[in-house]
Amino acid sequence: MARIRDEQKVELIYQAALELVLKQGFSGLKMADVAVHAGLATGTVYIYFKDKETLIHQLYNHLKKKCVEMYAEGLEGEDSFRKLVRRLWKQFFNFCIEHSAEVAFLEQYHRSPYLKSQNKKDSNYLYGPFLDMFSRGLQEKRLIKADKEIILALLVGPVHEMIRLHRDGTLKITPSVIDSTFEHVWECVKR
Amino acid sequence: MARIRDEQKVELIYQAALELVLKQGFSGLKMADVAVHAGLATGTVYIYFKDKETLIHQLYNHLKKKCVEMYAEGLEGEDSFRKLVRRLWKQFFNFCIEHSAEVAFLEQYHRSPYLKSQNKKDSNYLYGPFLDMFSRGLQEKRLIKADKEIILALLVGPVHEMIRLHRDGTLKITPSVIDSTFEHVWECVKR
DNA sequence: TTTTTTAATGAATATTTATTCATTAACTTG
DNA sequence: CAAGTTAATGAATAAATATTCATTAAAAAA
Repeated sequence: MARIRDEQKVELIYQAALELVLKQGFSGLKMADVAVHAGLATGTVYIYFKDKETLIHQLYNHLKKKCVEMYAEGLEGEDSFRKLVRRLWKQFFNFCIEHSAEVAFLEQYHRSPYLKSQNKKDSNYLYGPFLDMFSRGLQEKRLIKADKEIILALLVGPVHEMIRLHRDGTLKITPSVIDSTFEHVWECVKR
Repeated sequence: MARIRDEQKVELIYQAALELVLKQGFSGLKMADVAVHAGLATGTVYIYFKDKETLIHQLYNHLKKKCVEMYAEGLEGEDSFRKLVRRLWKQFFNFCIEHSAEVAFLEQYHRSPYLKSQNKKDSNYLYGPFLDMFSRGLQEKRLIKADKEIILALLVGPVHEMIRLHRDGTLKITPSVIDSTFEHVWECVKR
Protein backbone atom coordinates (compact mmCIF):
# COMPACT_ATOMS: atom_id res chain seq x y z
CA MET A 1 0.00 0.00 0.00
CA ALA A 2 1.20 3.46 -0.90
CA ARG A 3 2.81 5.39 1.91
CA ILE A 4 1.50 8.77 2.80
CA ARG A 5 3.37 11.45 4.68
CA ASP A 6 2.88 11.27 8.40
CA GLU A 7 1.42 14.70 8.98
CA GLN A 8 -1.13 13.92 6.34
CA LYS A 9 -2.10 10.76 8.13
CA VAL A 10 -2.41 12.51 11.45
CA GLU A 11 -4.62 15.03 9.70
CA LEU A 12 -6.77 12.25 8.26
CA ILE A 13 -7.19 10.75 11.69
CA TYR A 14 -8.11 14.11 13.19
CA GLN A 15 -10.63 14.68 10.46
CA ALA A 16 -12.22 11.29 10.97
CA ALA A 17 -12.29 11.65 14.75
CA LEU A 18 -13.82 15.10 14.52
CA GLU A 19 -16.68 13.88 12.37
CA LEU A 20 -17.33 10.87 14.52
CA VAL A 21 -17.23 12.68 17.84
CA LEU A 22 -19.91 14.98 16.52
CA LYS A 23 -22.14 12.08 15.68
CA GLN A 24 -21.59 9.98 18.77
CA GLY A 25 -19.87 12.00 21.41
CA PHE A 26 -16.55 11.16 22.98
CA SER A 27 -17.43 7.86 24.55
CA GLY A 28 -19.19 6.85 21.36
CA LEU A 29 -16.02 7.31 19.36
CA LYS A 30 -14.75 3.95 18.17
CA MET A 31 -11.14 3.56 17.23
CA ALA A 32 -12.04 1.07 14.53
CA ASP A 33 -14.41 3.64 13.02
CA VAL A 34 -11.76 6.30 13.13
CA ALA A 35 -9.43 4.01 11.25
CA VAL A 36 -11.97 3.13 8.58
CA HIS A 37 -12.98 6.73 8.11
CA ALA A 38 -9.37 7.74 7.76
CA GLY A 39 -8.77 4.92 5.28
CA LEU A 40 -6.34 3.14 7.56
CA ALA A 41 -6.08 -0.09 9.49
CA THR A 42 -7.01 -0.08 13.15
CA GLY A 43 -3.46 -0.63 14.28
CA THR A 44 -2.19 2.33 12.30
CA VAL A 45 -4.08 4.77 14.47
CA TYR A 46 -2.06 3.44 17.40
CA ILE A 47 1.17 4.25 15.63
CA TYR A 48 0.23 7.92 15.68
CA PHE A 49 -1.68 8.08 18.95
CA LYS A 50 -0.95 6.20 22.14
CA ASP A 51 -4.62 5.52 22.85
CA LYS A 52 -8.10 6.89 22.47
CA GLU A 53 -7.81 9.38 25.29
CA THR A 54 -4.61 10.82 23.89
CA LEU A 55 -6.21 11.14 20.49
CA ILE A 56 -9.05 13.18 21.94
CA HIS A 57 -6.78 15.45 23.95
CA GLN A 58 -4.47 16.03 21.01
CA LEU A 59 -7.37 16.71 18.71
CA TYR A 60 -8.58 19.28 21.19
CA ASN A 61 -5.23 21.03 21.31
CA HIS A 62 -4.99 20.86 17.56
CA LEU A 63 -8.40 22.45 17.06
CA LYS A 64 -7.77 25.03 19.71
CA LYS A 65 -4.66 26.23 17.92
CA LYS A 66 -6.41 26.05 14.58
CA CYS A 67 -9.49 27.98 15.62
CA VAL A 68 -8.04 30.68 17.82
CA GLU A 69 -7.86 33.86 15.89
CA MET A 70 -8.83 32.06 12.69
CA TYR A 71 -11.88 34.27 12.70
CA ALA A 72 -10.07 37.28 14.08
CA GLU A 73 -7.91 38.14 11.12
CA GLY A 74 -7.69 41.30 9.08
CA LEU A 75 -9.04 43.73 11.62
CA GLU A 76 -6.25 46.28 11.30
CA GLY A 77 -7.80 48.61 8.76
CA GLU A 78 -10.96 49.31 10.78
CA ASP A 79 -11.25 52.85 12.03
CA SER A 80 -14.50 53.21 13.91
CA PHE A 81 -15.14 51.06 16.95
CA ARG A 82 -18.58 50.10 15.74
CA LYS A 83 -17.16 48.89 12.44
CA LEU A 84 -14.50 46.95 14.26
CA VAL A 85 -17.08 45.15 16.37
CA ARG A 86 -19.23 44.54 13.34
CA ARG A 87 -16.34 43.10 11.42
CA LEU A 88 -15.23 40.76 14.19
CA TRP A 89 -18.78 39.67 14.97
CA LYS A 90 -19.57 38.86 11.36
CA GLN A 91 -16.33 37.00 10.92
CA PHE A 92 -17.14 35.02 14.03
CA PHE A 93 -20.61 34.23 12.76
CA ASN A 94 -19.32 33.01 9.43
CA PHE A 95 -16.58 31.08 11.13
CA CYS A 96 -19.17 29.28 13.27
CA ILE A 97 -21.18 28.34 10.22
CA GLU A 98 -18.23 27.15 8.18
CA HIS A 99 -16.52 25.41 11.06
CA SER A 100 -19.53 24.23 12.99
CA ALA A 101 -17.92 20.84 13.49
CA GLU A 102 -14.91 22.37 15.20
CA VAL A 103 -17.01 24.69 17.33
CA ALA A 104 -19.28 21.86 18.40
CA PHE A 105 -16.29 19.68 19.27
CA LEU A 106 -14.76 22.36 21.45
CA GLU A 107 -18.08 22.90 23.21
CA GLN A 108 -18.45 19.19 23.88
CA TYR A 109 -14.92 18.96 25.15
CA HIS A 110 -15.42 21.82 27.54
CA ARG A 111 -18.46 20.20 29.05
CA SER A 112 -16.97 16.76 29.23
CA PRO A 113 -14.89 15.25 32.00
CA TYR A 114 -11.88 15.45 29.69
CA LEU A 115 -11.45 19.11 30.50
CA LYS A 116 -11.36 18.73 34.25
CA SER A 117 -7.64 18.16 34.38
CA GLN A 118 -6.85 21.27 32.40
CA ASN A 119 -7.76 24.83 33.33
CA LYS A 120 -11.47 25.56 33.33
CA LYS A 121 -10.86 29.08 32.12
CA ASP A 122 -9.64 27.46 28.95
CA SER A 123 -13.17 27.55 27.73
CA ASN A 124 -12.92 31.25 27.04
CA TYR A 125 -9.81 31.16 24.94
CA LEU A 126 -11.97 31.25 21.82
CA TYR A 127 -13.27 34.66 22.75
CA GLY A 128 -9.93 36.30 23.39
CA PRO A 129 -10.26 38.66 20.43
CA PHE A 130 -13.68 39.79 21.63
CA LEU A 131 -12.51 40.38 25.16
CA ASP A 132 -9.52 42.41 23.98
CA MET A 133 -11.79 44.51 21.86
CA PHE A 134 -14.12 45.12 24.77
CA SER A 135 -11.27 46.52 26.82
CA ARG A 136 -10.86 49.27 24.27
CA GLY A 137 -14.61 49.81 23.94
CA LEU A 138 -15.09 50.16 27.66
CA GLN A 139 -12.19 52.59 27.96
CA GLU A 140 -13.52 54.74 25.15
CA LYS A 141 -17.01 54.50 26.64
CA ARG A 142 -18.44 53.07 23.47
CA LEU A 143 -19.98 50.11 25.27
CA ILE A 144 -22.56 49.78 28.01
CA LYS A 145 -21.27 49.63 31.55
CA ALA A 146 -21.26 45.92 32.22
CA ASP A 147 -18.88 43.04 32.77
CA LYS A 148 -17.05 42.00 29.66
CA GLU A 149 -18.60 38.58 30.06
CA ILE A 150 -22.09 39.99 29.84
CA ILE A 151 -21.27 41.96 26.75
CA LEU A 152 -19.81 38.80 25.33
CA ALA A 153 -22.99 36.88 26.10
CA LEU A 154 -25.14 39.57 24.50
CA LEU A 155 -23.06 39.45 21.34
CA VAL A 156 -22.25 35.80 20.83
CA GLY A 157 -25.16 34.13 22.62
CA PRO A 158 -27.55 34.92 19.77
CA VAL A 159 -25.01 33.65 17.26
CA HIS A 160 -24.86 30.21 18.85
CA GLU A 161 -28.61 30.07 19.19
CA MET A 162 -29.14 31.00 15.57
CA ILE A 163 -26.70 28.36 14.47
CA ARG A 164 -28.61 25.78 16.46
CA LEU A 165 -31.84 26.85 14.76
CA HIS A 166 -30.03 26.75 11.45
CA ARG A 167 -28.90 23.18 12.09
CA ASP A 168 -32.46 22.16 12.93
CA GLY A 169 -33.69 23.67 9.71
CA THR A 170 -35.84 26.12 11.67
CA LEU A 171 -34.00 29.22 10.51
CA LYS A 172 -32.32 29.94 7.21
CA ILE A 173 -29.22 32.07 7.61
CA THR A 174 -28.32 34.44 4.78
CA PRO A 175 -25.88 37.35 4.63
CA SER A 176 -28.75 39.77 5.02
CA VAL A 177 -30.02 37.95 8.11
CA ILE A 178 -26.54 38.24 9.55
CA ASP A 179 -26.36 41.94 8.75
CA SER A 180 -29.69 42.82 10.25
CA THR A 181 -29.06 40.73 13.32
CA PHE A 182 -25.87 42.63 13.94
CA GLU A 183 -27.83 45.86 14.08
CA HIS A 184 -29.96 44.35 16.81
CA VAL A 185 -27.17 43.03 18.97
CA TRP A 186 -25.23 46.24 18.55
CA GLU A 187 -28.28 48.13 19.78
CA CYS A 188 -28.04 46.47 23.14
CA VAL A 189 -24.30 46.73 23.79
CA LYS A 190 -23.53 50.18 22.39
CA ARG A 191 -23.44 53.23 24.64
CA MET B 1 -33.96 -5.36 51.09
CA ALA B 2 -36.84 -3.02 51.69
CA ARG B 3 -39.24 -2.60 48.83
CA ILE B 4 -39.88 0.82 47.41
CA ARG B 5 -42.81 1.82 45.27
CA ASP B 6 -42.20 1.43 41.57
CA GLU B 7 -42.63 5.04 40.50
CA GLN B 8 -40.11 6.02 43.09
CA LYS B 9 -37.64 3.55 41.70
CA VAL B 10 -38.16 4.74 38.17
CA GLU B 11 -37.58 8.24 39.45
CA LEU B 12 -34.36 7.15 41.16
CA ILE B 13 -33.15 5.62 37.95
CA TYR B 14 -34.00 8.75 35.97
CA GLN B 15 -32.19 10.88 38.48
CA ALA B 16 -29.09 8.71 38.35
CA ALA B 17 -29.10 8.53 34.58
CA LEU B 18 -29.53 12.29 34.26
CA GLU B 19 -26.52 12.98 36.44
CA LEU B 20 -24.38 10.44 34.68
CA VAL B 21 -25.28 11.48 31.16
CA LEU B 22 -24.17 14.98 32.05
CA LYS B 23 -20.80 13.75 33.16
CA GLN B 24 -20.12 11.23 30.43
CA GLY B 25 -22.54 11.72 27.60
CA PHE B 26 -24.92 9.11 26.28
CA SER B 27 -22.43 6.54 25.12
CA GLY B 28 -20.53 6.99 28.35
CA LEU B 29 -23.56 6.09 30.41
CA LYS B 30 -23.00 2.74 32.08
CA MET B 31 -25.96 0.69 33.24
CA ALA B 32 -24.01 -0.59 36.21
CA ASP B 33 -23.28 3.00 37.25
CA VAL B 34 -26.91 3.93 36.90
CA ALA B 35 -27.83 1.07 39.18
CA VAL B 36 -25.27 1.95 41.82
CA HIS B 37 -26.22 5.61 41.77
CA ALA B 38 -29.84 4.69 42.14
CA GLY B 39 -28.99 2.34 44.99
CA LEU B 40 -30.14 -0.74 43.08
CA ALA B 41 -28.67 -3.86 41.61
CA THR B 42 -27.79 -3.91 37.94
CA GLY B 43 -30.55 -6.31 37.07
CA THR B 44 -33.18 -4.16 38.70
CA VAL B 45 -32.73 -1.44 36.14
CA TYR B 46 -33.71 -3.98 33.50
CA ILE B 47 -36.96 -4.66 35.30
CA TYR B 48 -38.01 -1.08 34.71
CA PHE B 49 -36.34 -0.43 31.36
CA LYS B 50 -35.92 -2.82 28.47
CA ASP B 51 -32.41 -1.67 27.69
CA LYS B 52 -30.10 1.30 27.74
CA GLU B 53 -31.52 2.89 24.63
CA THR B 54 -35.05 2.70 25.96
CA LEU B 55 -33.93 4.25 29.21
CA ILE B 56 -32.45 7.21 27.39
CA HIS B 57 -35.50 7.74 25.19
CA GLN B 58 -37.88 7.47 28.12
CA LEU B 59 -35.79 9.82 30.18
CA TYR B 60 -35.96 12.29 27.34
CA ASN B 61 -39.72 12.08 27.13
CA HIS B 62 -39.97 12.33 30.87
CA LEU B 63 -37.84 15.47 31.03
CA LYS B 64 -39.59 17.00 28.08
CA LYS B 65 -42.95 16.72 29.81
CA LYS B 66 -41.46 17.89 33.08
CA CYS B 67 -39.73 20.93 31.66
CA VAL B 68 -42.27 22.19 29.20
CA GLU B 69 -44.07 25.09 30.70
CA MET B 70 -42.44 24.47 34.07
CA TYR B 71 -40.92 27.89 33.63
CA ALA B 72 -43.97 29.37 31.93
CA GLU B 73 -46.35 29.40 34.84
CA GLY B 74 -48.21 32.25 36.46
CA LEU B 75 -48.16 34.69 33.56
CA GLU B 76 -51.87 35.51 33.63
CA GLY B 77 -51.79 38.59 35.81
CA GLU B 78 -49.33 40.51 33.62
CA ASP B 79 -50.81 43.54 31.90
CA SER B 80 -48.11 45.23 29.87
CA PHE B 81 -46.39 43.31 27.11
CA ARG B 82 -42.98 44.38 28.32
CA LYS B 83 -43.71 43.07 31.78
CA LEU B 84 -44.96 39.82 30.32
CA VAL B 85 -41.75 39.33 28.37
CA ARG B 86 -39.71 40.28 31.40
CA ARG B 87 -41.54 37.84 33.57
CA LEU B 88 -41.23 34.93 31.18
CA TRP B 89 -37.59 35.69 30.43
CA LYS B 90 -36.64 35.87 34.08
CA GLN B 91 -38.52 32.70 34.88
CA PHE B 92 -36.71 31.00 32.02
CA PHE B 93 -33.36 32.25 33.26
CA ASN B 94 -33.98 30.98 36.78
CA PHE B 95 -35.31 27.73 35.42
CA CYS B 96 -32.10 27.22 33.45
CA ILE B 97 -29.99 27.83 36.52
CA GLU B 98 -32.01 25.59 38.81
CA HIS B 99 -32.52 22.87 36.25
CA SER B 100 -29.27 23.12 34.38
CA ALA B 101 -28.94 19.37 34.37
CA GLU B 102 -32.24 18.91 32.59
CA VAL B 103 -31.54 21.68 30.10
CA ALA B 104 -28.13 20.25 29.33
CA PHE B 105 -29.58 16.77 28.88
CA LEU B 106 -32.17 18.01 26.43
CA GLU B 107 -29.53 19.89 24.48
CA GLN B 108 -27.31 16.84 24.30
CA TYR B 109 -30.19 14.67 23.20
CA HIS B 110 -31.12 17.05 20.44
CA ARG B 111 -27.64 17.00 19.05
CA SER B 112 -27.20 13.28 19.38
CA PRO B 113 -28.11 10.56 16.92
CA TYR B 114 -30.89 9.54 19.31
CA LEU B 115 -33.07 12.35 18.03
CA LYS B 116 -32.81 11.52 14.37
CA SER B 117 -35.73 9.11 14.45
CA GLN B 118 -38.08 11.60 16.01
CA ASN B 119 -39.05 14.96 14.61
CA LYS B 120 -36.22 17.46 14.38
CA LYS B 121 -38.53 20.33 15.14
CA ASP B 122 -38.90 18.76 18.53
CA SER B 123 -35.92 20.78 19.58
CA ASN B 124 -38.02 23.93 19.78
CA TYR B 125 -40.75 22.58 22.01
CA LEU B 126 -39.02 24.15 24.99
CA TYR B 127 -39.55 27.59 23.57
CA GLY B 128 -43.25 27.24 22.84
CA PRO B 129 -44.25 29.81 25.45
CA PHE B 130 -41.83 32.33 23.99
CA LEU B 131 -43.01 31.79 20.45
CA ASP B 132 -46.64 32.18 21.47
CA MET B 133 -45.82 35.39 23.21
CA PHE B 134 -44.00 36.70 20.17
CA SER B 135 -47.11 36.21 18.05
CA ARG B 136 -48.92 38.69 20.22
CA GLY B 137 -45.97 41.07 20.36
CA LEU B 138 -45.59 41.12 16.61
CA GLN B 139 -49.31 41.71 16.08
CA GLU B 140 -49.32 44.56 18.55
CA LYS B 141 -46.14 45.92 16.98
CA ARG B 142 -44.30 45.84 20.27
CA LEU B 143 -41.42 43.83 18.81
CA ILE B 144 -38.93 44.51 16.05
CA LYS B 145 -39.87 43.26 12.62
CA ALA B 146 -37.98 39.99 12.43
CA ASP B 147 -38.56 36.27 12.34
CA LYS B 148 -39.72 34.87 15.63
CA GLU B 149 -36.66 32.66 15.64
CA ILE B 150 -34.37 35.64 15.52
CA ILE B 151 -36.18 37.32 18.36
CA LEU B 152 -35.89 34.07 20.26
CA ALA B 153 -32.17 33.93 19.62
CA LEU B 154 -31.71 37.52 20.77
CA LEU B 155 -33.55 36.80 24.00
CA VAL B 156 -32.45 33.32 25.00
CA GLY B 157 -29.02 33.13 23.34
CA PRO B 158 -27.46 35.38 25.97
CA VAL B 159 -29.10 33.34 28.72
CA HIS B 160 -27.45 30.14 27.61
CA GLU B 161 -24.12 31.86 27.15
CA MET B 162 -24.27 33.39 30.60
CA ILE B 163 -25.08 30.06 32.12
CA ARG B 164 -22.07 28.55 30.43
CA LEU B 165 -19.89 31.30 31.85
CA HIS B 166 -21.52 30.76 35.22
CA ARG B 167 -20.70 27.05 35.09
CA ASP B 168 -17.07 27.86 34.26
CA GLY B 169 -16.88 30.18 37.20
CA THR B 170 -16.17 33.11 34.86
CA LEU B 171 -19.37 34.99 35.67
CA LYS B 172 -21.29 35.18 38.91
CA ILE B 173 -25.02 35.39 38.35
CA THR B 174 -27.08 37.34 40.87
CA PRO B 175 -30.65 38.62 40.74
CA SER B 176 -29.37 42.07 39.92
CA VAL B 177 -27.26 40.75 37.05
CA ILE B 178 -30.36 39.07 35.72
CA ASP B 179 -32.40 42.23 36.02
CA SER B 180 -29.92 44.48 34.32
CA THR B 181 -29.30 41.97 31.56
CA PHE B 182 -32.98 41.91 30.82
CA GLU B 183 -32.90 45.63 30.18
CA HIS B 184 -30.21 45.05 27.59
CA VAL B 185 -31.88 42.24 25.71
CA TRP B 186 -35.19 44.05 25.79
CA GLU B 187 -33.47 47.05 24.23
CA CYS B 188 -32.72 45.06 21.12
CA VAL B 189 -36.06 43.35 20.56
CA LYS B 190 -38.51 46.09 21.55
CA ARG B 191 -40.07 48.34 18.94
C1' DT C 1 19.69 -5.58 -6.79
C1' DT C 2 20.00 -7.21 -2.15
C1' DT C 3 19.79 -6.13 2.52
C1' DT C 4 18.15 -3.52 6.20
C1' DT C 5 15.01 -0.57 8.34
C1' DT C 6 10.60 1.35 9.06
C1' DA C 7 5.68 1.48 8.76
C1' DA C 8 1.10 -0.69 7.97
C1' DT C 9 -1.91 -4.37 8.50
C1' DG C 10 -5.79 -6.72 10.65
C1' DA C 11 -6.71 -10.96 13.04
C1' DA C 12 -6.17 -12.25 17.79
C1' DT C 13 -6.45 -10.88 22.62
C1' DA C 14 -7.74 -8.09 26.50
C1' DT C 15 -10.90 -5.14 28.44
C1' DT C 16 -15.00 -3.03 29.19
C1' DT C 17 -19.84 -2.96 29.40
C1' DA C 18 -24.66 -4.67 28.40
C1' DT C 19 -27.79 -8.05 29.46
C1' DT C 20 -29.61 -12.33 31.40
C1' DC C 21 -31.28 -15.56 34.73
C1' DA C 22 -30.97 -18.87 38.59
C1' DT C 23 -31.27 -17.75 43.30
C1' DT C 24 -32.86 -15.20 47.19
C1' DA C 25 -35.64 -11.96 49.68
C1' DA C 26 -39.74 -9.62 50.41
C1' DC C 27 -44.42 -9.07 50.22
C1' DT C 28 -49.48 -11.07 49.84
C1' DT C 29 -53.10 -14.08 50.62
C1' DG C 30 -55.65 -17.74 52.69
C1' DC D 1 -47.89 -18.17 59.98
C1' DA D 2 -47.36 -21.19 55.81
C1' DA D 3 -47.76 -21.30 50.91
C1' DG D 4 -47.70 -18.79 46.93
C1' DT D 5 -46.48 -14.76 44.21
C1' DT D 6 -43.71 -10.95 42.82
C1' DA D 7 -39.58 -8.28 42.76
C1' DA D 8 -34.55 -7.72 43.59
C1' DT D 9 -30.07 -9.45 43.40
C1' DG D 10 -25.51 -9.85 41.36
C1' DA D 11 -22.57 -13.35 39.48
C1' DA D 12 -22.29 -15.38 34.95
C1' DT D 13 -22.55 -14.71 29.99
C1' DA D 14 -22.75 -12.20 25.77
C1' DA D 15 -21.52 -8.38 23.07
C1' DA D 16 -18.95 -4.50 21.94
C1' DT D 17 -14.71 -2.17 21.81
C1' DA D 18 -9.78 -1.08 22.80
C1' DT D 19 -5.32 -2.51 22.12
C1' DT D 20 -1.50 -5.53 20.71
C1' DC D 21 1.73 -7.86 17.85
C1' DA D 22 3.35 -11.38 14.52
C1' DT D 23 3.33 -10.85 9.71
C1' DT D 24 3.76 -8.39 5.45
C1' DA D 25 4.75 -4.56 2.50
C1' DA D 26 7.12 -0.50 1.40
C1' DA D 27 11.07 2.55 1.54
C1' DA D 28 15.98 3.42 2.34
C1' DA D 29 20.62 2.06 2.46
C1' DA D 30 24.27 -0.59 0.93
